[in-house]
Amino acid sequence: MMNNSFGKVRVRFAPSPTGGLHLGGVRTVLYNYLFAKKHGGEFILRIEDTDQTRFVEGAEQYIYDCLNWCGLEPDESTIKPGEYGPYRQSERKAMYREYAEKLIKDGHAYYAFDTSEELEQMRNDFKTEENPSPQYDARIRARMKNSLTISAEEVEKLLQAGTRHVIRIKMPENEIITFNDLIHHEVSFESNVVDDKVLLKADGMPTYHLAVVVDDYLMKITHAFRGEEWLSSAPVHIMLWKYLFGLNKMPEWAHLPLILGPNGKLNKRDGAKYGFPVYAMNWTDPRNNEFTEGFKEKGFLPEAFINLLAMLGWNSGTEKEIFSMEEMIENFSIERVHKSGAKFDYEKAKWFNQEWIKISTSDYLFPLVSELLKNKGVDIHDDDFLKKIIDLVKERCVLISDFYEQAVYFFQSPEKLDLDAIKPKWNEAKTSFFESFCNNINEISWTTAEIETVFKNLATEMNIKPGELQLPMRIMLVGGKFGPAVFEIAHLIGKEETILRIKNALTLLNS
RNA sequence: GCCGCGUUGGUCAAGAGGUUAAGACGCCUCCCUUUCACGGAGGAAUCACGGGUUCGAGUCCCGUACGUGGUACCA
Repeated sequence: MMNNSFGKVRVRFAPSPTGGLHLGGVRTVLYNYLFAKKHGGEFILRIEDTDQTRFVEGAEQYIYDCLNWCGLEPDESTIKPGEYGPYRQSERKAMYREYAEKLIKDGHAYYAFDTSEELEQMRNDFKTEENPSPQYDARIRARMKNSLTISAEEVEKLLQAGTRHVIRIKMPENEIITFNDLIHHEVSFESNVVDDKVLLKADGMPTYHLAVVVDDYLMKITHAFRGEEWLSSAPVHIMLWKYLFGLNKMPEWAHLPLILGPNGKLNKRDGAKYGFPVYAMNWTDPRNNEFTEGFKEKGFLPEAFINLLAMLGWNSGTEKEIFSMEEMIENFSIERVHKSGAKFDYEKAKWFNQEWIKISTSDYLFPLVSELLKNKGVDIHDDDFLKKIIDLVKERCVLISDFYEQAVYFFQSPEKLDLDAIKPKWNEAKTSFFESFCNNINEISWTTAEIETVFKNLATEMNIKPGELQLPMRIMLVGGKFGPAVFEIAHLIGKEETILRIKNALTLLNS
């Protein structure tokens, strides 16, 4: 599949700037990117903004932000033009008409003057029980108003008059259209069931069908990867390639399996419903202020996000699951991408994140945790101290946001103490133990080992099992039943603070 | 409805005719730890169903069922 007749590998991701970038979109980018990098090729970002009615302010910038966060930077794009620009389809408008006209000249396309009302009428008139959605196909086109049914003079007249019209492809009859897909292998369609898709819209903009083919050709794309939702329209693209540039110039296709939600197709509603993010980053639709949560803000590391996406539909064939970008590039192969859709499992996604937090250094995690704590009003006076804390608690964090709960008590007294956990077994002896303990630790040198020794000696002396005292001590210092070793915590928060927290807890317990 | 694509445990999946059908997540049991987490040991699938082909099929073929995508002057 290293099709070197194409020369340098060039792939593209071509999103429409209409809203958030979801899991499936990012994974499409990822596979494109991995493939390009693996083969020393280039990854191009092309903005498919041919539908002006769906333009959304900020959506294009948002895509760049997401790709940037994910570490999937395009080699060529609207903000980093190469020699195949422009990279925004609306700016290439003039090019498409030329190709559409060429198709007409060669008899592979035609002008259609039907109004949307007429089309609706047609769909209604020809609707039957067996065929609820009639297509503009060989049978129907003969009964519609187009350059195939009206005279050349009349067509010319209509065009001169500036009559609104579209250009449609003329699909061949009784042909089997077959092509090879890198993932699905041979796929074929009967040309009769494919309708005469609009190629050039009345506003002069191309539809996706014309635009992909023309741009992939002009941008020298060698491998075209896209979601499986495009598979059904592939025959249109194949025909356009055949008519316009020749099948031998056509890129290799790969239709990526879909990522599914808990019940069927994954959509942004699933996220809200099941409590997991669907977009790469937070997105608020400027049209209606609808908010959709992103993986970044949820507390995912980009490494983990990319990693989990890679494994959703691809497998190296080994037992390895944690891959860095470099490792993915090295191991990726499009043949090992699965055919079937994969259901997204948030539990597994979180596991990937936890694994990545575990293997990340405190230096790497520091800015993220630092920002988190600062936003929550925690005063970080000492960076090295925070880094030490990060190393101590990171294996307890699944999301970056967990660092707040896991680390905050190192900086301030816990707001709430889970006294219910110790109250039932609380007694006078324990109170006096902790009172004595506060006195005893006053004079010692403040090391973890020393604190523990004093604690245990006193317990033995007072004939209480140290184990029965450790949980109370933990609750006093941390607030709850979690966190690293208690004596380590005491050591880190300091003698004064330790005594203060114990005494506070004591008054609460005895009131 | 029609067309396309798909179908190995709850989920992600390995498996390219002959294996006791890997592994991971989640779940459960136990060990470690008198916290939580980490770590460690263990438990739970006959491969959607039905026919073939074959000495032998999860692996090949055909049906059926189910899922999913398309069926727009949206991408």
